[in-house]
This record gives sequence, structure tokens and C-alpha cells, in this order.
Amino acid sequence: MLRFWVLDVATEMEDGPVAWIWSIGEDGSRLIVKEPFRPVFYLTGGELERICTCLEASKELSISSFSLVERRLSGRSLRAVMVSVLTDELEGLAEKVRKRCGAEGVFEADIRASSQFLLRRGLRPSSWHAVEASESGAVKGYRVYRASGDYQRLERVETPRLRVLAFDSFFLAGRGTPKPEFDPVMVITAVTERGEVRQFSGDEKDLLRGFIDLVEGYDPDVIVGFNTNRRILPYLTERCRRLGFSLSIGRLGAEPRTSVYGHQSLQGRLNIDLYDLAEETPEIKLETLEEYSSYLGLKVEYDTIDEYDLAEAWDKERSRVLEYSTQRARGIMEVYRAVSDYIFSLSEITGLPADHVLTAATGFRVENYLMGLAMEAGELVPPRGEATYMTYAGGVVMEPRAGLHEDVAVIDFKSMYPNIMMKYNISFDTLSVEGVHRAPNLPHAFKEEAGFIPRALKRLLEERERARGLAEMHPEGSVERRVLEARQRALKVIANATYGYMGWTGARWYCREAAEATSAWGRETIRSAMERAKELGLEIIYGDTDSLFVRDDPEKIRGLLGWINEALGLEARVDRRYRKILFTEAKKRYGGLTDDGKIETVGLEIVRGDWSAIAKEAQLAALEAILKEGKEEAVRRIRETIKALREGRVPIKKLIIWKKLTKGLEEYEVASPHVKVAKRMIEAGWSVKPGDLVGFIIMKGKGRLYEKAIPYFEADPSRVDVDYYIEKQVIPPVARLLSAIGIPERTLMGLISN
DNA sequence: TTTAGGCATCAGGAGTACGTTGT
DNA sequence: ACAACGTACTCCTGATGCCT
Ligand SMILES: Nc1ncnc2c1ncn2[C@H]1C[C@H](O)[C@@H](COP(=O)(O)OP(=O)(O)OP(=O)(O)O)O1
Repeated sequence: MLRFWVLDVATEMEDGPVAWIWSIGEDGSRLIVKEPFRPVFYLTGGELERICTCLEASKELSISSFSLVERRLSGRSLRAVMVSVLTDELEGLAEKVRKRCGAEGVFEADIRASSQFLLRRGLRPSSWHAVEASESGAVKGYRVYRASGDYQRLERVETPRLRVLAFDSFFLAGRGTPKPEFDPVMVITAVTERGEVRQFSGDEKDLLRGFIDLVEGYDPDVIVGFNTNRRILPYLTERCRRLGFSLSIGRLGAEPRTSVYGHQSLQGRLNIDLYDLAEETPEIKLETLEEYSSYLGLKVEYDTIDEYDLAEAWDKERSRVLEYSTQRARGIMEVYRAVSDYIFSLSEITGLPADHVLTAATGFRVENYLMGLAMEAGELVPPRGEATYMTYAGGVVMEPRAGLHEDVAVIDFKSMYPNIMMKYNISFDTLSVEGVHRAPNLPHAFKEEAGFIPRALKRLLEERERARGLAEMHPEGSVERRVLEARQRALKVIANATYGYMGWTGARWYCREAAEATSAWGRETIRSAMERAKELGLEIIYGDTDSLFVRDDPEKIRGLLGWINEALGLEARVDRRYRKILFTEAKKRYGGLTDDGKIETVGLEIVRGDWSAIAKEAQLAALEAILKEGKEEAVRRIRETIKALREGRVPIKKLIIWKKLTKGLEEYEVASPHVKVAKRMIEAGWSVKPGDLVGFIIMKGKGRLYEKAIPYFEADPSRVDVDYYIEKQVIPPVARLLSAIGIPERTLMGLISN
């Protein structure tokens, strides 16, 4: 038996499609496991025997074989013709066959060949397998095996030692964002996992060739960078082409290939872009390598040079640029080390290859996970439909009791929606008018027979519990803990998103009834818990969807938790205790002092990425004073902030307001500062695209706000509109906190004039 | 390539009332 | 006297990013 760890899978056309499993062997060797593979689609409806006769007569098409099989569709048994084909262009062929042979439905023709291979053969990326295989030569030094028989998943959990190359690169433009048509590569710096640094600069052709040679010589399994998918790899590829050669950094010398959703695929290697990871980390508001490193608590030094100053720095302080490039490559390696386990675990859970899982949107992670289970269960994977969007009611949110409260306990249901889906067996394949589980105030019901979705959730929740347990074994602040926390959270998001997935019109298993019923039962559950809490004499201060904030009373809370467990069959727990907690009038916003002495803020401007740092700091200072010192101190601190602003003592960086461009500039209906600034930047030659953050500063002047906003890197500190920052940034968020403890806004407005 | 709904907050823009100005 | 204009106000909506 050959044992191997799956790095990546590709299908290549030889005599028909062949799956190439790029792998790491037990002895650490790099190898390729090959298996001729026949992608499959199913035909249903019509007269299946006639369809078979028709297929028999269609020998000229690339059909390898076909047979009548028993499958399931939404849980119901169904006969179908399974067609195995010799091409990786399934969709066209399937449609042709369907028409010619008079079938009604086509299933699974829209799943790409390499995905099919992974899913059908039960192969999991980023995990260990065993298979009967015979050695059959070598390609470019990689031993090749022919697999025969089924793949067995092994229990081993550890990741083999991978060769990793971290790199970063800067490009040089005379004006604005560098464009690959004109502007050369200045420098590439690469670092191996042993810490060896190689820097390439000078003649562009030489430096690119140097990098290619390094990759070929070092032969990394993983190439990791920051912003490689969207920017660096396409850029380098284009530069090489223009210089008359190709960026041959694939394992058999191929160029990077643009794959699904802007991902750059490297033959036989994993291309990992840490930017993708930064983007989905909610604590990180500004997706930069620096922010990510500091979020992880890594000790990496950066002498940062802003993108907008790079060209100038290259002229004036070249050695600093080169040094920064090295720091970045080192930092990328450090971050990779910290997060690689997380990436591989996400890949293993969802069944998506490690480099694809990071670019896949949540819905597709869920879907891929479900598809794997579906194929195991013989459940046909339906095509994506075009359901019309219909909204439905979600969770209930209580009006908070505004003000400062002492000793508040937060009671929280454990994975509420997933557990509700399991309790009431909510699934697309259990929806039935005669079902025994009838959703409150809805015409939807679900039957007893174990559903597909509850089965899928069970595994996710178990895995999450495991990750949570492990996380708690590591000290707070340690890298291990952060990574396990991230895994735990990823599993929670995938589980919750399984609920949202069924309410998503783009889902293969769209089932609005299931999603709607889940939130309806959620409302019923929290309402009954609220009632019970009141009956027990608990004082409720706030609640949102699955939580109750109550005045702490351990005895009564114990009673409530016990009741929830017995009467509702769900688990709730005290998630947190606040010594003090402050609510404004608003829902979903509060800040408190926890029992272990930490300040926690939820929803307030402090946690939002679209407020200036000065405003967020001022609000935090006020909150801290309110919780720890008193009202007077809060007012004193704000007075100090305002004074500092007036006297020009606040660094310009703290005045930047960042907002994301969420769509193309033409699509905006109303003018706004960040859109205006984006337009201005584009005119100056900078590239600003949807998904980018635009940083701006408000300057003195007349007119609308958007007329006073300029790119942050053009701001002259002496012309900043200090009044705007005082009156519209600092005061309102602070005033909302203060008014909750009875200090009228006037008190702050009085501070404006001095 | 879009998991869902619920929510606060801000600024722009349309509509309106009202006062001022010029003829 | 009356139209044209500017300003201040209200109300609604688009936009963003958060919470669960
Ligand atoms: N990202 C999300 N997508 C869809 N539904 C969500 C999401 N986050 C939360 N919900 C819904 C479903 C959850 O069960 C419910 C309560 O959320 P929350 O308390 O944050 O987590 P949880 O109850 O699932 O886990 P925990 O065990 O950490 O409390 O709100």
C-alpha cells in the first residue's frame, strides 16, 4: 500500500482524463499518483431503457460507459442512467445527450472534473490516504504511481514537512499604480522555511530568471505571498511574457494559470495568498501584512513604506526599500507558519484543495462539504437554480435597557440554529406536509426519518467542540490558541452558514422553508426562555437571537439553564459575566468590563473599520473611564482629545477614514467621499477596484462632505478640517455613551468652542 | 462566486416652506 | 405684486459594516 498526503489534484487529458494527485510520500518524497478517471453525469426522467439504447447508438460521442443505477433525490429513491465520459467538458456533452436521448434531467455535469474526482473517490485534500499502487516511472524527478482500487483515509492528522517559499515583490511606476504593460519589477525577495533569504533586483530579466531558477532549484510545495492572486502573480507572468519568456514556476515548468474566482493555480504546488486569509479575519479592518502580523502577535519588524511612496523611496532610499522587501518576505513566512495548520484543517473539512479553500466564498465551502456527503450517500447533486428571492423573518432582538448595569450574566445557546436544525430534523429532504415537526406559525413541517442536513451538521459540531477543547489547553495569546480559535470559529461559521445556505437562492440545495423554519423555531425558543427567566425572577436587560443578558443571580440562572436543557432539549450556558456593562438606546451595541477585568466592546464605533482612529480611541477612552473611573474623567479625556485636535497634535494617520469600494464606480447612485476620492485617485493613475479600501481625510473648505475629501496621502496637516473631526467624528460616538449615563450632549457641545 | 436576516448610523438628495431679492 | 432664487428643514434612501 502506498501512503501519501494530498497536496493538490489536477486532471490532465491523456487517453481520456487522468487524475494527477500531487502528493507527499511517507518518506518525505514528492510523488504523483495517477489514476485514469471518467467524469460522470446522470440522466433522469423519460424512459431510461430507451435512453440506454440511444446511448448505445451514440458511440461517436466521448462516452466511456453507462449503466442504470439507483440513486436518491431529496431523499427519495430514483433510477437514473449514470454516464461516464472521456472528456473534461461535461456540460456540453451532457446537454447534447439529454436532447438526443430524450432525458428530462441532467445531474452533476456542472461539477468540474477535478472536483468530481476528489468527491467521488472520497479523497480529501490535505490529509493522508493509502492506496494500492505500482510505480510507473518518473516525471522530472517525481516518482509516478498508478493507483488501483479505492483510497483509504488514514487517521494520521499531522501535516508532513512541506518545503515552503515565501516571497514578495515591488513594481516601479513613474506615475500611479504600476502597470505590467510598461512598468518593471524592482525587486523580488524570497525566504525559505529555514530562513535563507534570496533577493533579486537590478536587471529585470535577470531578476525574474533568478527567481524562476530559485523556484526550480528549491522546488517548494507551497509558495506563499501577500496579494499574489490578485496582483503579484499575474503581474510577474505578464512581465515575463513581455520579456520573451515564461514564468515557469509550476512543477513541470508551467506558468501560473488563472483558475476559478481569480485564483492563480500553480502546477503541483499550493499557491497561498495570505491576503485572502486576512480578508476573512474580522478583527483585521485594514488588510495589510503589518496588521495581520500584529494581530497574530508575531514579533516581526517592518519599516513600512506606503504603496504611494514606493516609487519615490526607490529613488531616494533604495536600501530601505530592499530591506523592507526582505522584512515582508520574512513576515510572510512567519504568518504562514502561524496559520498553515488552520488552512489545512479548513481544506480537510470542506474537501477543497488548500489553495482553493481560501478563495472560495462561504457558500461554496458549505456546498463542497455537502457535495462530498451527498455523493457518499448516493444523493444526486442538483444544479444551481434561479429561484426568485424571497425574504423571511430572522432572529428577535430586544430593546436594551439603556444605562450602566452591574453584574450582568450573558446566557447563550450553544450553536443555536444548528442544534435546532438537528432537534427538529430540518432539511431539504425531510420537508413534508405530514411531518411531525411543525414549525411555529408556518405551514412547514419536517418528518422523522434522519435528514441530510442534520447529519452534515453533526460532524461539524463535533469537530468544533474538539477544536474548542484543544484551544483551551493553550495559554491565552499563544499562536496555537489563536489558530485553534480560528478553526473553531471557521467551523461555527460553516455550521451557521449551512442554515443561511438553505435560504440562499443560489444554492444547489435551496430550501427557503428549511431556513425560515429554523429562525422561527429560534424565535420561539428564545421567547420561551425569556418567559421562563422572568418567571424565575431574573431581570432581563437585553437579548439578541440566542442570548439573554440578565442581572447575575447564579441560583436562578442554574434553574433556567436546567430548564432549557430539560424542557427545550437544547444546551445553554453562561458565556460571559460583566462586572459592569453599558448600553445605549441602540440594539447590537454595548461595552462592558468582564469579570476578568477586560474591556469588551460590541458593535460600537470602536470596533468599526469605517471611523477614524481618533474617534475610536476617544470612544474607547470614554468607555473605559465610565466603566472604571467615573463620568468626570470621561469628559476630561474627551476635552483633552478635542484640545489635541485643535492644536494640531493629532497625527494625520489617526484622521484617515477607510471605506470599502463595494462595487464599480459607475454603479453608485449617490455621491460620497470615498467614491469621489477613488475617482480622483484613478485620474492620478492609481488603480482602485471593487473590494479595495479607500482612505480619505476631510479638509477645510466649502460644500458637501464629498467635496472636501481627499486621498489620505495627499493631505496637508495644516489644512485638515478640525471642526469636522471634532463635531462629526469624536463627539457623536462619545455623546451616545455619555447620554446613556445621564450626561446631556450639551456638555460636550460646550467643549467645541474652546 | 452572493450563507441568512436585523440593526445603527451617516450623508446625499428630493421635496417643501419660507424669506429675500430684483423687476 | 410677483417670479426667481437661496436657505433651512424634513423625510427617505443608499451605503457601509457590524451582530447573531
Ligand atoms: N454568520 C452567521 N450566519 C448565519 N447565521 C448566523 C451567523 N452567526 C450567527 N448566526 C445565527 C445562528 C446562530 O446559531 C445564532 C447565534 O449565534 P452565535 O451566538 O453567534 O453563535 P452560536 O450560538 O452558533 O455559537 P456559540 O456556541 O459560540 O454561541 O445566530
